[in-house]
Parts: sequence; structure tokens; C-alpha cells
Amino acid sequence: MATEVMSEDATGGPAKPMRADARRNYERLVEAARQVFTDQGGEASMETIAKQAGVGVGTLYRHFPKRIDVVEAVYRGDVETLVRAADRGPGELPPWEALEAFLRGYVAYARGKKVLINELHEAFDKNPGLKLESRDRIWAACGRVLARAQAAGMARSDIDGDDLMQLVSPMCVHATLTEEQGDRLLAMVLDGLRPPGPEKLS
Amino acid sequence: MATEVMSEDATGGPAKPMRADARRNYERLVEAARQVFTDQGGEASMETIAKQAGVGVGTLYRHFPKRIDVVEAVYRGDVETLVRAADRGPGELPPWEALEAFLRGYVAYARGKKVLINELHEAFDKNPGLKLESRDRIWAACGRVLARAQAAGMARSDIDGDDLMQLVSPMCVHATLTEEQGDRLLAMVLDGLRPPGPEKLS
DNA sequence: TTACTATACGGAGGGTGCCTCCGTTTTTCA
DNA sequence: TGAAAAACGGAGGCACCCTCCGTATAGTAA
Repeated sequence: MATEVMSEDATGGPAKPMRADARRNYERLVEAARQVFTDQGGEASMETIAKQAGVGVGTLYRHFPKRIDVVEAVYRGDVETLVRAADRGPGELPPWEALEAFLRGYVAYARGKKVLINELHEAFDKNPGLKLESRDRIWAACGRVLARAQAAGMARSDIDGDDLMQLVSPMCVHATLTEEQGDRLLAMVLDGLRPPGPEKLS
Repeated sequence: MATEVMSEDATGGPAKPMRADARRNYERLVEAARQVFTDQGGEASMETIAKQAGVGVGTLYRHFPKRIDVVEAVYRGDVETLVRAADRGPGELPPWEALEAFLRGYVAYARGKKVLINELHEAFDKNPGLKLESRDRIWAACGRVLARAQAAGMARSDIDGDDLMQLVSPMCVHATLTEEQGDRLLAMVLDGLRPPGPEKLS
């Protein structure tokens, strides 16, 4: 992978690479924050996150000057994981399994997003590009995974990635979705995605 | 009006009426909170609210044990104002003007709701009935106002209150709605609500 | 009016959370 | 290996939520 963890200047361009300990702690902190937010919800304290990462709060604040920066880093990581998994498909998973894995990954992503909902709302307000960019990346990834399944004849070809996300995304956003219900509905969607059998050709 | 401000027991039944000073302060506090939330946003502090009301924080906390209780009281008041205004229509305003006033009131209500969005999310989580009940009351009020306008021949009769709310409510919820845009769109909706002229009967 | 009691008031202060500051430790590089 | 640069850690400042309790006042009965 080409994206090394670095400090960035205001223009977003790469700056000096981080010192080894700094980089190690950066990664620990993001992972600790993800864990703590999952366990305790979006109001978990900075002290808790630092402790979980095994560093002092000073270190946490050097890497993430404001609380919202931690939230943003966790969220960016989640999006990254989802999109990467989509493009890891070819060569590792057959096209249909890759599609199934992507959709399951999306549901998990959406669940994680829900516990940070208030925090993310603030982050999106401050930085509207983050929301749009993330959405675009995810929808595009969905399109690629679906297209591969379609090219292999494993998925019906009369819908595209945007259609699929338009169906699944609101389902995940709706407040009353339980984990089991999400699984059942996803199974149904996947069944509906299979190419129509010969007897069903109208 | 029959609803006097009282303390309530756990079952919601009426208890002893409040002492005069307590009641005065209760009302001042709700109004102060509404003002402060409008001015400073939903994260305004309890101290600020108490100061704005001219009372100590102790008094604020006696009336509203948790921060979220203040939010809920403000919200309930907003709903009450909107619904009351709807039913004040007959006798005070001609049916069409009452409908117009109701919709403008709804847009204002929705705007106020937006600054409390995070707080209300929490309140609705804790008390799901609040959300549903408020929605029902508002949609029903819309139905009554629209029905009166329809009965007077001032509004087209092929849509009902639920249709109307289904149109206007998402418009207000959407994050990017500006105040001017809301006014323009509402004007358009109102034009669309007028009964079709004779020349347009298809 | 007065005296008495239940009720309400006010704000100091406890606890926690975000964030800053700076002395100490570790890494890097000549 | 030694010095400079970079990063670490956590005490402490500040703001906020909420509690506690001494003081003040509305309501009531004589």
C-alpha cells in the first residue's frame, strides 16, 4: 500500500514521515478509539481512549488536536477498510462472494457509523466534503464489485451499484434496524441479486 | 385552557398545584431555555439558561432534574404552540389564511427543532413515545386545518393532511434548506394547494 | 396581622471531561 | 556515541453537569 501515515501540512500534501514511535502510537490510538467507541458509545472520553491505547492524553492530543479529529480518523479508517476490501476482491474471492462480502461489510460499517452519529454530524458540518467524498467512494466501490459479479454472470444485470446502494443504505440508516433483521434483509437482497433462472426469463 | 402547570407524579396524573413563585419560574425557565438554545445552539449550558431566566441553577435543576428534561420541555412547548395555533384558526382566521399560517408555523417549528437535533435524538431514544406522539398530533392538526380550508372550497380536495405533511416535512428536515428557500418552496406549495380554476378541470 | 410550616430559592462545590503546558524520555543522525 | 529534534506523559486549568443545604418566601390558620 502506498499511503504511509505521515503528518500533513495545511494543503494536504505529504510532509516529513513520522518518527517510528509516533507512527506506532498513531495507529494504536485510532484502533483504541474504534474499540472504545464500539464498547462505550460515541461519548467515550479522551482519557479512556488514551488509556486503552496505553499512552498519555498528551500523546493523544498531539496526534488529534480536537476530539472531533479522533472521530474523523476512525471514520476515515472505516471507509478505507470498506473500500479496500471491495478492491481486494479480484484474485482473492470469486465475484459473487466478493459482492456478498462487500454488502456485509457495508452493513457493519453502517452499524459502526450509528454509534458515532452525533459526532459525525458535527464533523460533516465542519467539513462537508468528508461526507460527500466518503459516499462517492463507497458507492463507486459497490459499482465495481457488482460489475465484476455481473461480468461473471453471477448477478442480474438490470441494476447498477447506485441502485443497490439506494436500496441498502436507507435500510441501514433507519433507527429501528436490529442486527438480525439486517442479516435477514441482506440475505433477501442477495437472493434478489442472483441472475434470474432460465425458467424465469419473461 | 385546562392545562395548568403542575408537578406530576410518576403515573402522569395531576398532583398539587405549584406554588406561585415555582410556577412563574418554571415558565420563565422554559422560555429562557428556548431563547438561549435559539441564540447559542443546543450545547448552551445550564448556567446560561438559569442566568437568562434570572434564577439560580438550583432552581433550574429542581424543575428539570437532567439537562435533557429542559430540552424535552422546550420541545413539548413548541409542539403545543404549533397545534394550538392550528385549532385557534376557526373564528380568528379565514380557512385559507389559517392553513397558510399553520404551514409557516410548521416551517418555523422545524427550524427550531434543527438546533436541538442532537439533544432531541437522545430524548427520543429515552422516550420513543415522545416522537411518535408529537408527530401524530402535528399531522392530525394539519389534517384539521386543511379540511377546513377544503370545506370552504379554498383548497383542492384531492390531497389530505398526511399527503401535505409528507411533502413538507422532509423538505424541512433536509440539512441544506435555507430560510429563504423554505419560504419560496412554501409559497409554491401553497399555490399548488389552491383549488384548480374552472379552466383547468380536466 | 401574625406566626408557623411546607415549599422553593440560590449558589458553592464535587466530579468529570476537554485540552494545554512543559519537564522528561526516546529516536535519529552525524 | 553524543547532541539535537521529536515525541511522550500527566498534572492542572477551565467549563460544564449536577447535588446539597442553609436561607427566603408563599400559603394558611388563628
